[in-house]
Amino acid sequence: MIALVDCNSFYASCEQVFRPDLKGKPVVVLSNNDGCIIAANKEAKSLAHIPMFQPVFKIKKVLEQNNVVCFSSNYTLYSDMSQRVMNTLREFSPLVEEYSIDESFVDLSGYSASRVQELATEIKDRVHQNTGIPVGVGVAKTKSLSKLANRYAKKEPKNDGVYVVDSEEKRIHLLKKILVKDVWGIGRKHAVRVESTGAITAYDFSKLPVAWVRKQMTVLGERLWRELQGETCNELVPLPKSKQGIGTAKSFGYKLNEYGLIEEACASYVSEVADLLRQQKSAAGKIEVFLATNSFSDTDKQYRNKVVITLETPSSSTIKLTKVALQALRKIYRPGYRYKKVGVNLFNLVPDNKVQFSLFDFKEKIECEALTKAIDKLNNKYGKNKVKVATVGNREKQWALIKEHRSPRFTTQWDELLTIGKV
DNA sequence: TCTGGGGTCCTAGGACCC
DNA sequence: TCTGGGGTCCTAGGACCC
Repeated sequence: MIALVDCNSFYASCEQVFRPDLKGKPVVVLSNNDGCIIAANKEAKSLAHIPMFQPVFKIKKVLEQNNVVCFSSNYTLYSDMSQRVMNTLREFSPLVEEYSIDESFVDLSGYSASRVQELATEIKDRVHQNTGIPVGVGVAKTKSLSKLANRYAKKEPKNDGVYVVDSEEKRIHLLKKILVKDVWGIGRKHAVRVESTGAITAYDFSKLPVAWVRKQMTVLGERLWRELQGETCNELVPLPKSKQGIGTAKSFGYKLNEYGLIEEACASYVSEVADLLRQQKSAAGKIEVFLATNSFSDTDKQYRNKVVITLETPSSSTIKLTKVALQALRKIYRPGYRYKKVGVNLFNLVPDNKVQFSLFDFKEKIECEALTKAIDKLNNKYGKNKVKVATVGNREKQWALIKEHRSPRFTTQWDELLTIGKV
């Protein structure tokens, strides 16, 4: 059996752990630039007109009228809380697949069938006790079924956040309770196609001819169809897959046309992704830089372009990667536009220790590596980004994301620790 | 004024090779 | 009349996920 453990409105819950005064009050978390809503607790959801991914400016009034508490996203806090949740899950099983920041598949095959029902409740309670985060638990034979079980666990109040599919009757019952459009793996487009056959529930979908499913929804649809019957097609993958690419692309807090500022943002993103690259002990063979205006604007002149540069030798050095990225940026920058976003992606990742060098590159690598190491060391000691490549500059305020409502990074920064009583 | 960001997987089609 | 067939690699686009 496989359990799918999913945190309830995770980002909002993280904020509430450190703000017990907000218990029972509506809370939402905003995306980068405080642009739109990416998480809402159940109190906020129950207020009408707070759909997810709504731009904040469109519903500002509703938020104010209902005294909804808004937080800017604080990923440092959320990733740390996520790790605490995952560590608790590992107390139950050695095989845990971290599917996303707020959910995991947990292999329960080591437990007897009769124990699973009470075990599921135990998981829910212990995560809450250890971390303060409420979770839902769905258990079934396959990943797809446990995902549906989890949904049903939360949707139906009498389940109290836990649903275990341990019989054929319960499997059928579950499938009949879930609508086609709510099935994991059926998105908007496929839902329309499936519904056009007259199917309404997941059960109806599971009764469609497999050949039709295969033709309309590719092999992914077929796997899903089989998993709903109880046949395993997606194995649990306990280790994080090493990433195929690392990238970042963020909107500026303001529209920019000054090349120097865009350059700063670009260089800063390079150092961000290069850090991640070194953490996973890889080097990148290709780097892509792209630049875009605001595609939502009806009045701004539109421009977007990208360029990919292949490095002679894969590299993980911030200095080398910055140099190449800025060459790329120079190629696509055109004056006269109001730019909204710049992005950097690293591809063709190879293990750091398998890189082949020409003699010339080798000399350069040794030099860059020593310098990069020294910088990493200083930053570890004195704080992130204290030492950086000169291009990054210090005008971050003029381009960086707007984060008006960020909460303190309670668990990862000494100077932002939660204090109790007067200091 | 203000509209997220980071991913995965699959398929089809083109270029190229023998 | 009839114009190979299989393989690889790459890219773009679609669909979905959190």
